[in-house]
Amino acid sequence: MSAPPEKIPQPTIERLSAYLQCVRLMRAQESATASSSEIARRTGINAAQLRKDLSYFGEFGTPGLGYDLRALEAHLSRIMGLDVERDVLLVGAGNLGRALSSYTGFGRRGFRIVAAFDVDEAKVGTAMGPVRVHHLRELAAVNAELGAEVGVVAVPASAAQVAVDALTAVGVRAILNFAPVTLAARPEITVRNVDLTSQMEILSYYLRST
Amino acid sequence: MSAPPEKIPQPTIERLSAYLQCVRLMRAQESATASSSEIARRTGINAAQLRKDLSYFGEFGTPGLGYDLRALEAHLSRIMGLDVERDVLLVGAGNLGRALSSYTGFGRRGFRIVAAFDVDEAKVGTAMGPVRVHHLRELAAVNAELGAEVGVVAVPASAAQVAVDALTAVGVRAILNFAPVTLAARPEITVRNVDLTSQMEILSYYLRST
DNA sequence: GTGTATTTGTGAAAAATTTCTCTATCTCGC
DNA sequence: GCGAGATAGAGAAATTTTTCACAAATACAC
Repeated sequence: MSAPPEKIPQPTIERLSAYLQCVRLMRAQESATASSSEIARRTGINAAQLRKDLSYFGEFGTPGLGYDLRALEAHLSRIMGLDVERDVLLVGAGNLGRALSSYTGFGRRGFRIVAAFDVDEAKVGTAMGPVRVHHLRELAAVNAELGAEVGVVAVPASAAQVAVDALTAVGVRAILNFAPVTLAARPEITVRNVDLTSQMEILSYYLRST
Repeated sequence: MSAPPEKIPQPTIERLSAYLQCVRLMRAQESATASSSEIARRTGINAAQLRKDLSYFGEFGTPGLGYDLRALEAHLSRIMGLDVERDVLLVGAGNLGRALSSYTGFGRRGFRIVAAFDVDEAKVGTAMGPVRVHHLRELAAVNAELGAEVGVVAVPASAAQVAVDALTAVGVRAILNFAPVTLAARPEITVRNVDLTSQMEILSYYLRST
């Protein structure tokens, strides 16, 4: 019943988040149920795809009616592991780190930035959003108490691998990397890259044939 | 010769940017040539994949030797349309918008933020990074002169569709969207979503079975 | 020059993912 | 309750993407 996930396609996981976002929005707009085709229309994802994606985890819909949005949100949240709060360590107190530490979107979804780190002594001790900046060398000591398992890397490319190594050494298992480099990490560590320059370059490709 | 691209797989385009990043790095490290397997090792992408990806656009390697990194960088840059400077319009002067306007990574790759916009009168007229913040209603007037074709949306979800509509109305053809919503746009407009919360949720999925 | 070791480019095979299609199921109005 | 209409779930087909494997081409040592 609680869907023991076998082998779930990677693209499916990435879409689940989009479904969840859509479901939250529709709920906020006072809808109680929605059909797969309605969610498909709103997310731009094929309806059969949505049904197949969900079917990996169980049966959540009702023929003739569609999906109960409240229940679907709960299911998706549980599937994604969003039913627990996650503490997050932020490495990098530059412009991007500052923006991320003030970003309320994370907190609203159960991700709480609990500490920030940098190697720049001038930044150590300053406040950044709701947290104080520690020196990176204090990472182990700080996380010994916190036990956070999620890290965000918002440092220059040249410092990113050091940051990743430091995070993984203190027990972090999942990392969101904003540095424009391919990082090395043990296979059991999940790293997701959010490379803004790369995204721009991809956009550029679609503009090229001007 | 200049590789008339037929039908290029979407995943290929996204990898090209990774190859380019790797090539730039190796060049900075004084390498002159590299084999597909060396680039593969560094990017974590399969060597056959790399060769196949490149083969869509031409023949850039030398059997027995590998790829000349200088030439490959030039080819990849041209393929991605990075051989021209692009002006970028930024909508949203909040924390994220501020961080993006100060981000030097874009400029280094030929993306120049030329104007910023917001609907908050308190922000209009202030400086943000190298540009001044205009009211969103001035978008048409400002871009009539600039003619920018790339937009960045860094506004709350509730304002994102308005921002996109405004941008597309003034001729923008490619948009980098940071708002956590699925946006509607004509099919000839390229929209790439960089949804930080979604990325966190995907990370969360891989942490769930704790 | 010649021979051996590399490495590319690519057709074919394999794997993964998406889409189609249809059946069983459920809703809802009457 | 009954029947018409709607929709989920899922096997099968289609499509897309990745990987394999090898011939052809080149480099480089001697």
